[in-house]
Amino acid sequence: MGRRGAGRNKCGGREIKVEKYNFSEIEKKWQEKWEKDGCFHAVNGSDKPKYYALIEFPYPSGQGLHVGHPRGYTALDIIARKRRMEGYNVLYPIGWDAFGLPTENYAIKNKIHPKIVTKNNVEHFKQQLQMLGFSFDWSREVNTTDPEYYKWTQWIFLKLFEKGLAYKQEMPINWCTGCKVGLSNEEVVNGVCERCGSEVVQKRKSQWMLKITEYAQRLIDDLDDLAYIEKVKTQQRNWIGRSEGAEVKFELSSGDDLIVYTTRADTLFGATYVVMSPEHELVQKLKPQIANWDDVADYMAQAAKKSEFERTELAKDKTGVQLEGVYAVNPVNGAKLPVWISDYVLVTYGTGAIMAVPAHDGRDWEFAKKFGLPIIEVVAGGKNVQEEVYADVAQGTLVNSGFLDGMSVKEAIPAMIDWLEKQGLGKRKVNFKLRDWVFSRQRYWGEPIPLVHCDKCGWVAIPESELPLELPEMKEFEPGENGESPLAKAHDWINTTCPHCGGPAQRETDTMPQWAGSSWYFLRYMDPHNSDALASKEALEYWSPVDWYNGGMEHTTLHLLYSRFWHKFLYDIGVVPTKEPYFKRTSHGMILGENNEKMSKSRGNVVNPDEVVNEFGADAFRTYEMFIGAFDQSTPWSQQGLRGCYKFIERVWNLQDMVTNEEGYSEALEKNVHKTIKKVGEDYERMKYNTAIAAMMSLVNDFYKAESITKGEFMTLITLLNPVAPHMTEELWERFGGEGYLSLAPWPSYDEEKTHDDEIEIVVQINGKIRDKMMIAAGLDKDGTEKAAMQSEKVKSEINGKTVVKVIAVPGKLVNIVVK
RNA sequence: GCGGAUAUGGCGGAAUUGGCAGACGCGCAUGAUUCAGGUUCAUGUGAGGCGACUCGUGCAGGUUCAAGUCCUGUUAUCCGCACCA
Repeated sequence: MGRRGAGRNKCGGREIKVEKYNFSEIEKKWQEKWEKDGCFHAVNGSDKPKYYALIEFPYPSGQGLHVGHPRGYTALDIIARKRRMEGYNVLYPIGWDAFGLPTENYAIKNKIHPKIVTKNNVEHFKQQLQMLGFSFDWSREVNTTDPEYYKWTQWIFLKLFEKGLAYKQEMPINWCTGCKVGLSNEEVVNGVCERCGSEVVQKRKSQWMLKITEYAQRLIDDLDDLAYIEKVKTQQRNWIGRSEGAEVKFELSSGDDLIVYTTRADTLFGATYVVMSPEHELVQKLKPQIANWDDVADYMAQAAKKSEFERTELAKDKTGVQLEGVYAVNPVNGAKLPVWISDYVLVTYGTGAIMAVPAHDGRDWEFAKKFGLPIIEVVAGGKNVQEEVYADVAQGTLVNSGFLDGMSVKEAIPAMIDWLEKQGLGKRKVNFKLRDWVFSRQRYWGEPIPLVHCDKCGWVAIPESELPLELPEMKEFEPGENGESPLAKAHDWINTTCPHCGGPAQRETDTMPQWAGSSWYFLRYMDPHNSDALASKEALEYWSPVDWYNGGMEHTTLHLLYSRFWHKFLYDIGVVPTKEPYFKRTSHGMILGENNEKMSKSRGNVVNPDEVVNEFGADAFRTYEMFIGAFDQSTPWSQQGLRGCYKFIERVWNLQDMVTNEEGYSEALEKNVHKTIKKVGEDYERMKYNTAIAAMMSLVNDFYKAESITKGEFMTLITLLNPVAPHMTEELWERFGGEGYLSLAPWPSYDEEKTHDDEIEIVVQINGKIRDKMMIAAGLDKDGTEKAAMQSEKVKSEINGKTVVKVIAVPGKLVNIVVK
């Protein structure tokens, strides 16, 4: 507390009788009362309609809460609180997504077990969240690192394995040549190891994969029925990236078939070379025919050093090598085309090989220009293709293309594919950008994968009765040598017997990625203490789906897609009752530092929530978080802006002196109150929190202009404000004799009639310029509005001597008179 | 390079469907209250002009009686990325 306003006893001319607003005392009082009475506990099996509001559970980092966290939490707290006031049985839960790399690295560095680190971080986070007064149901808290929780994460994995959706495949990992360990993408900075600075190369390792691609089409189709914000749907669709095209067979001089994928089959006559990715299996096979093998091998080695991320980042300048002594035959005209390898072609997409049509593809064009390859125009309509690529598919006519000549691109694509199919030279093919999910991590702090490897039986699931398979106790958490998991060193744990044949077997030492636990946590909240199932059938039936899920834009592709995939799988095997986990999904913008840059320790612009709450209180903090700007946009923090919100909270507190005993609304303020109820309610629903608060500020300003306000007016104001500033409003409710908890009191209603004014101001324009404003009766029709405008003296003098060409009257808005 | 967004006073931002640009807050100015002020209250505050007025939503065009909003082009910034053929 302290010096802010200490000693003040006057408020302008008006003396303030009420004592100074003591937020620290009042906030603590209500937080304790709410928890003691279980005000925010959701009830399973209630007759009330349910409402499930969800926020992305935090990763309890050592840095503690960031001012960005409470933005989304407050937003959905407002919705959860409003729903309770509207009579819903609300579930608004919280938990900890606690497995992960930072904890593990901290544990390695400080020789503390990650379990302890996690416990400390969770405690700190919990205390920080609790001081902000969120209406979480703390009795349902979950933690992904709790064996009772990850038992079910492992159980879901076993089901995926059982249904053939988990498989092993060789995949590249980042390999630090200095530390001799595998690294995550995050630990690779500019191609070198973040810790030791050594070169990082790609090393192949057998990894567990999940077949998310099998769900690609459904993950696109089922978006149609969901209330996600449009840009999230767009990003999901683009990430999955469905494309319709064709696979075309090119015969090589070696006799091998090279299959390429193209979405522009119409341009086949314009292909002037073909390109394989450096990893394409045919490259090795062609070795005997390749005259310049040394150059080729060299290029392949260079490409192997780069991660895919780097390849794309450094892709401005195209590189490649021709396979000398090899050529490909264009199936449509027999032309002999040179064969190249280049890392702009990815082995992971399509067939790992393309036909290059430089005239009509920007990347091919650049490559052709650099290496002096021919450019043949087959779609007319652009400029000279030697000077500029022409890739417009909406216009253009096929030329130099035999039977396609004269067709549009739209006609030519299916015509060419039909022809290829008839000749047996190609076929229609749908491709997705989406790739299968690499599910293995060579790390300690994750869920153990509950499989064993038996020389006789192969990979075998452990029996469900042995779940959870707990992490072995270890003292060293460093990654193992040769890119192995730290668990490879836990020899006692690894060696076991095969559940199938009883022979000797070894446990899988890789663990699951952090995404695993967060792919289903919202289900556990429905029935968090169930030891027989991830949640009971009844609980799943009652609470599914999540009604409103809010989180960061950075999770709109990976986490959101992974959890939708798992949910669809669980639906398929009859575990959950809905096809989709979340009905509505929204995203909030980032909160930046005062200097408009991302908040970070190194930039020194971090705002500590504890300090904010100590100085201004949770209510002012919450109010500012919502008032700071448009919810879905990133916006800089401002200490001054925060002070403005603190002032608003205090102004509401000081209104106490002005409140009379009268119930109901006074004639002077009635319309204003009704309008505000409508505006605030609607704005909360649309996540326009900043304008909702602005409307309440305006109402408070009007209250101050009045001599006094009725108790009815005051109680309505604090009810509207309660979801944003729950502590102070709850205190005021009690002081003025409100019944029970304000947090559970009914949401105010308004009379639509009373939100309309009797008289409104309209604007009179002449040739689009404002010339006059006037008050007219509300509800006046077009003719009446026009007549009223014509009465204006200003208008009369302005149009005097001119010809009125046209008059546009918009009832309730304006009249525009066009004169000549 | 691809995908997604954003651009409005000194600052954060507002403006259902095209219809008074700048609500609300900050900051600033003036005045009042106060022993005092990092307090509170009141009034004012886009720019230019004495003024009637004129100009003004990244930039350049266009559509319209009317454009921050719609269309075409363009620039800058931010986020994501797997050069997606």
